Amino acid sequence: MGRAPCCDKMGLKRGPWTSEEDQILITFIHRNGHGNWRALPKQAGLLRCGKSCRLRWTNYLRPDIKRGNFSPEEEEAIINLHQLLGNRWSTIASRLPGRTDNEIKNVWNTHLKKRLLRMGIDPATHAVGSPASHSLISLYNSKYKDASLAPPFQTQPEASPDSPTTFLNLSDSIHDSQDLSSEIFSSVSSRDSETVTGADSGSRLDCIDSFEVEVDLGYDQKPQNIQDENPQTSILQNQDFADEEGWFPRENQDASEISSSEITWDDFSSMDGTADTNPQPLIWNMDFQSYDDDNDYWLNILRQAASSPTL
DNA sequence: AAAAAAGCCAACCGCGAGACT
DNA sequence: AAGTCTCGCGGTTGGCTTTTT
Repeated sequence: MGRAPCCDKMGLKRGPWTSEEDQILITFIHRNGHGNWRALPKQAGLLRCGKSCRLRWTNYLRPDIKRGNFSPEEEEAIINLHQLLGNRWSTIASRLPGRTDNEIKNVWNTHLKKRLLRMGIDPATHAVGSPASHSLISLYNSKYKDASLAPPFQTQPEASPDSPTTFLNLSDSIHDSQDLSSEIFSSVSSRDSETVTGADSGSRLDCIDSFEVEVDLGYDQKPQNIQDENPQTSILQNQDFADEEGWFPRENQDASEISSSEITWDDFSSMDGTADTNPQPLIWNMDFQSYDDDNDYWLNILRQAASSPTL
């Protein structure tokens, strides 16, 4: 096992490829394939090293490459995959059709990593530190600071008829598990279906201006199958649940009313088989309406915040 | 309007691993 | 068995573009 000698740079061109070079490479590969990259440039008449040709082809000229910006879904997938796989860009790319490892690496380094950092999330470990969790609480508080309506952020929200919609009760949701399957909301309370609006208040959440989440708890309904409702529906897990009478320990819930067999578990949970345990039974439906493109992303962040052990 | 800073991304570099001789 | 070759990967760079001052 030895190292390949560095290709002879004498007389070989470097730097950006011209359209003429691209065309030569495309034409040659279409006619002959690329069995031997080292020999290819000479055969094709290109003054490039084989490595450069291979890179140009795999990262740019390949016909199956998807150009253009990454969709929010793709970005979320990258974040989730990076959490599972780390900097294994080629493996991540293999799960994102049409995207190259180089492209994904660039997107991560220029956008996604910074976004997570702004959230107080360590991009290397994806651990949610207290800054992010606190930011979410700040967000909650800022929503109500001028309305004089907000119950203070509390660990066990009341469900009194007079209380307004409450926000994600993050502090009640902290637990130690690092398992992906537990990266879910622990508790949500609401009197009814309402829209919760979060606004930027100078916190670490400044990468978006605002977001809206509709929380539909459907007090009068039995828990329903998530898949029937909305593919984006999240799974809730908690020891407690509420109805108009207040909060109840989860064990009081009739298990027969809970359907978990067809829960749509997020893609990431099955990516590497580490989270293929049965999801916790559904207690409530929670519908997230896509008011903006960041919604899915925020949904994921909130999930992770709910699993933070550091709040 | 100009300069500086920041962002972006294609391309390069060096290394490890497997195939080949 | 050992040396050589090729490929693919992840990290880094450099130059162009955009934004900010």
